[in-house]
Amino acid sequence: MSHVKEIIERLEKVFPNKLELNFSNPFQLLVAVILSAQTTDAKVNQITPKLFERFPTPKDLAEAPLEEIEEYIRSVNYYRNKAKFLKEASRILVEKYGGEVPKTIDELVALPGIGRKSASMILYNAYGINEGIAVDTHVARVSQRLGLTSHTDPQKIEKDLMQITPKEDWGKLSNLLILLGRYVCTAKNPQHHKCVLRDICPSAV
DNA sequence: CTCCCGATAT
DNA sequence: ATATCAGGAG
Repeated sequence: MSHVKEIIERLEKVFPNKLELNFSNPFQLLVAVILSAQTTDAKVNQITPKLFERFPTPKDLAEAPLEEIEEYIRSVNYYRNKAKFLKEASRILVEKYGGEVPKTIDELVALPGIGRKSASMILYNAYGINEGIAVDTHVARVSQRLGLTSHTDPQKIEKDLMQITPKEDWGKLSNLLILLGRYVCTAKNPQHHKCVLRDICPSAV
């Protein structure tokens, strides 16, 4: 009854298996993901070019005054918290990981501003590591509508998805469900007519 | 469960 | 003016 494989195959034909966040190395992805909390990827992409240019390395962010970081990210919400997260996370990257982004969920989650969703997202999209499934608001909603879970708690949803999905597809599944949720299976008016899963979706009319 | 907190669409 | 967007920390 686990038609996840079928779901992935169909989604792969219409969506790319990647984030819409712009980044060119693991550190940039980590920064972008911290900024993307409760914020659209499009908004984050508006400010990251100048941010990455001014602060190319963790060392640059770690040494920057909080106020200067805030200037560069002021147009995203929660910018004060996020500025602190960026500076402190960068400091830890420098002091504990030699300026590299760590490759386990536990190490990533220990960084300020990085929760389980962000950690899974970074691991897969920076390194291709499938250690968890990033469950954001899109993945949660779409999974419920598809009948892949009956839970609302992201942790429980992730557990359900992990059990019905081959481990090598965890990151891919998350990326694809996010795009489906963003463009087709929207929160308010789901576009059933343009959904490639409508014939196997319990929620489609 | 409360706080963080701006831009854009309606 | 108000809804929507869409995580993490304390």
